[in-house]
Amino acid sequence: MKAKLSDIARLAGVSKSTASRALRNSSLVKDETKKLVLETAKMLNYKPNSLARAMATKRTKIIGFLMYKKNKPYVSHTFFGPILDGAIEEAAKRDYHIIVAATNDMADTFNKHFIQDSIDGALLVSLHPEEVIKEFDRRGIPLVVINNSMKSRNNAFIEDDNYGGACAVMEHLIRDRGHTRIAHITENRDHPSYRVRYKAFLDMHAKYGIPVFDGVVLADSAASFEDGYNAMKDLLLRKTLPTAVFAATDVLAIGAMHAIKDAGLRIPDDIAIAGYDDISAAFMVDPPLTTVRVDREQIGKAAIIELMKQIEDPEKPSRVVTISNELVIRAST
Amino acid sequence: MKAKLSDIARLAGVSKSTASRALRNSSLVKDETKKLVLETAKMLNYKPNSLARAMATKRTKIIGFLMYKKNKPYVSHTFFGPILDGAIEEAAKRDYHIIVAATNDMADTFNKHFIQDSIDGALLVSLHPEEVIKEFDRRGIPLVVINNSMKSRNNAFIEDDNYGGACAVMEHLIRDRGHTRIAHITENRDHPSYRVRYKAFLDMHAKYGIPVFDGVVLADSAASFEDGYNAMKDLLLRKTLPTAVFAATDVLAIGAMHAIKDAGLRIPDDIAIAGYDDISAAFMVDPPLTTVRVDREQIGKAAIIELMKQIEDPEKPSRVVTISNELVIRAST
DNA sequence: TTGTATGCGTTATCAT
DNA sequence: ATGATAACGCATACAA
Repeated sequence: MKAKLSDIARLAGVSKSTASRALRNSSLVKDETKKLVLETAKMLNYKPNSLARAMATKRTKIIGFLMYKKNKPYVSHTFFGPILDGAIEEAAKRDYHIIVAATNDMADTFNKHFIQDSIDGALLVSLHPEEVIKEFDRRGIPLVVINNSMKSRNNAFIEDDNYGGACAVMEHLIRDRGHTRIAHITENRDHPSYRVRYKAFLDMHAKYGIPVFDGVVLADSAASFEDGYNAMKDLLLRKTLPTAVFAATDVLAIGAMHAIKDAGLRIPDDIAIAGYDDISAAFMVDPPLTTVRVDREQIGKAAIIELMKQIEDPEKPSRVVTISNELVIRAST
Repeated sequence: MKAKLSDIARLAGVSKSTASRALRNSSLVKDETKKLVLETAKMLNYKPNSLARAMATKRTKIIGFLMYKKNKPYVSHTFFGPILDGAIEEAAKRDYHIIVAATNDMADTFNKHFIQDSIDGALLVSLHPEEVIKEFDRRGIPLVVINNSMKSRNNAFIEDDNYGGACAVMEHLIRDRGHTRIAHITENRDHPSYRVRYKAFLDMHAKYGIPVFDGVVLADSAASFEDGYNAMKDLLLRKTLPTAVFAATDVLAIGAMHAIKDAGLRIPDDIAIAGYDDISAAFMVDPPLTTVRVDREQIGKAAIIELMKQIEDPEKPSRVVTISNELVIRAST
């Protein structure tokens, strides 16, 4: 039988309240009594029941990791997995647990029974609609929103420096490598991250006084390997070919690499190519891909740190944390 | 203010007990009363408090996804992520939630407060030591163990068909492609999965009457890209070269591919190569890699299904579920 | 410094 | 078919 507080109290000859206080090291308890209670607890291998404690304190020490997504991949998504890893690690340090859930429906999000009333806070990844964020706000649930441009009052926002990363790629292509005809393969530009990368693409042309090459290709919103392949095939039909390609994601870039090779062209001699994300495949392809490393684990850690601040002081104003990126130059450029 | 059961009861003019029963559609409640209660509940947007319910029923509807790992990657591991995805999806169908945790310490595993007493069951992935499994058993916590050869009384075990998958690779190399000098690059063979793949490697030689080529190379237990690269470099120093390589994982295989190319040899003309796992990079490398596709999501789903059976009937005997694999032939062989 | 009594929001037991 | 009350295991306001 599992020992409970009343067992400890009885054996130690004190009241439940005293036992409870002693176990949480309250200064109200005499050292001697404290010691006695602690020893008794250890003897019985006592562990407080977390449900009961949560009931009494209104704190579960659970946080929700919520992905707004209809289909898989959920955590095996190249972006979300490492974020969750960082969050798990950082949360564990504070004795917090993480519940993972995926929904793509607002009502559903809040009907999930444990999210309903049993999380101390939430991490929102992927593009949750604004109403969801508002609803968390309304319910007073501490919230950290990751890579989403929407702001609201009492949340923290974590984002990586998309603009800076994309600028670094462009400056590398233009300044270090001297390219002047640069194509851009991107996903649906409605997504804030891709929109920002695209803006950097344009801005760097302006900064260096280079006319924008007529080679911006939109892949399907899936942004799959095939999308990258097909986009590049299109580009290769142009009268004037680009000398470099900046793809908005590594997957698109790698698809494009295959198209370039299939056309009998060499990378980077004929066409250089750079991606974005530094997925694990990036250094496994041939040639290894120049890309922007986004420290996703750091995003997850920062998110937990900010969430903890919110939980401790819900009145604190909203904060934006930007995680810096790193240009990783490999043989593809 | 959130409505609670007593609010519903008061407004509907019934007792808490009746309200509680009506909400759970008990046959003890008159239809008329039931309707009244339900309407009141809907009006107040009532949602039962899951903590209180869990307290009373001794069921949290939470299951633990436990990884026995000291360091990251946790869920971003190519193997664990998709398993978790499958588990999330399957659990959601049943209104179950998943808490993810990583530990590499037995005491720690059971001290995590929410695992302690607030999960209805657990999924164990990666190599948890036998004592951990025993301890779950002792505590009577329903358990499903994934890809671990250890058996115990009342658990289910899910594993993919490592032996069958590895045999398929070998038969492809031997029978379809006529190779007779096949090297094997593997990880630490103490790991059950790798041991089984190695056994298949040997068995298929026996089956086809081929002497085993002197080219079994053990990578470091990290089984990284570099390990694969270095293992292949070693192989390339031999007097007699293999005509094919079976690597125990795709990552090792891809590392080896780079070594082969660096040596100026062609794949598959000079040396063919096959991997195992079908990681996302497998079809992105050049040439695309022949490998064994392990349906990891299916493993996660099957694990939840088996766990639910255990939760519903803890007396049910242990079961072993084997998920079949698929040989994916690409241009590397 | 310690103890008593009450609350947290349900479900379960036992009456009626 | 319904209601009163206990129980779940802990924390805390109040009393002593």
